[in-house]
Amino acid sequence: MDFRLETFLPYRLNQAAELVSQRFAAQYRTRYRMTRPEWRALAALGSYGRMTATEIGANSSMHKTKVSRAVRALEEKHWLKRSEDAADRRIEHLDLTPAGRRIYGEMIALAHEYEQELARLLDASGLEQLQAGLATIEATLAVQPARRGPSD
Amino acid sequence: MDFRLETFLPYRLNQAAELVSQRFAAQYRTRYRMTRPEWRALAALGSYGRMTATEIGANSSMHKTKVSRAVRALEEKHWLKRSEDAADRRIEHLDLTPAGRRIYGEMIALAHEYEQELARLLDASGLEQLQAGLATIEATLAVQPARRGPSD
DNA sequence: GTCAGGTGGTTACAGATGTAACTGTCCATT
DNA sequence: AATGGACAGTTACATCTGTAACCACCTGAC
Repeated sequence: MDFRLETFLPYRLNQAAELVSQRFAAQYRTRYRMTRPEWRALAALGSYGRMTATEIGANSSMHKTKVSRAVRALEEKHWLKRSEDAADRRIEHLDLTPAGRRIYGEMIALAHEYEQELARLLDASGLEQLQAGLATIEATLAVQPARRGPSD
Repeated sequence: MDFRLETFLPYRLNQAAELVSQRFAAQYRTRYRMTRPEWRALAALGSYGRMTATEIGANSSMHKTKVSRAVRALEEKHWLKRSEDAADRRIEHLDLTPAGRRIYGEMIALAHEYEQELARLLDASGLEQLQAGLATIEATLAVQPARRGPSD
């Protein structure tokens, strides 16, 4: 019976992810009324330029319905516009509008600030160890998909 | 414009947490029809014995409504029973039933297996670095609560 | 004693999410 | 041409989640 949830890796990782994410999420949530899927889609489009919804999903690991809803939300905020593809009418190309690019610019400034704050808080060694560990996980586990359930 | 979501710590941590969590969550989801909050509550009660709902929430970082629902679900599965407190009638003491303890035992066996599998996959150094990094985050950020939003 | 404020726990409601089914389109085979 | 997958994206539905309001109860100040 020597089990403690607090030291179980899946639990610990989720806790850490929440701790680190929330302070940043609070920024885009309150400043721009943006949800996390919207922020991810905005970030993808901002850093890579024109993409399709499917590409956004692949880049930021979001389910296609999440992407669909995020794209609609960004469109309603007039931060993104859709264009049809000349050759394949199933596809929609997505581009940030000038307003969208402005928000993106402000957001990445906040992101950089936050990264610096984290670097200050978690001194260099903690941060490096964390990044190294995360790299290992990504490299090792990213292969096999494993099915998803209601966020549990 | 040198921003990439894929290297942004909040995003990376969330990805890693999902990768690591899902394979384990698949176990209790399919074997016992248990959700994550239920698993956490079961784990807390299994390892610490009698607790109140508030204590479970504090121990496993769950919102009190989540705990309330998880407790009800476990109760409906007959894995847990409530008892009133002699002195304070607001409080409910929660204990696992024999059936609950049996499930708990099976679950921690699975948890240990999974930890070993992870240790194999992520060789020793990756795992150690990760644990060290997580410890730093917990120690540093666990202090200030930061408000929560709809899971974003 | 009583009353105000705080606490343990539940619930109504609205927002978010995944699954599955669907629409429209493409393309390879016939 | 016609047709049977396969693919991009949307939507209906059920489930999950947090917020806020709530109930019952406790406690300390008066």
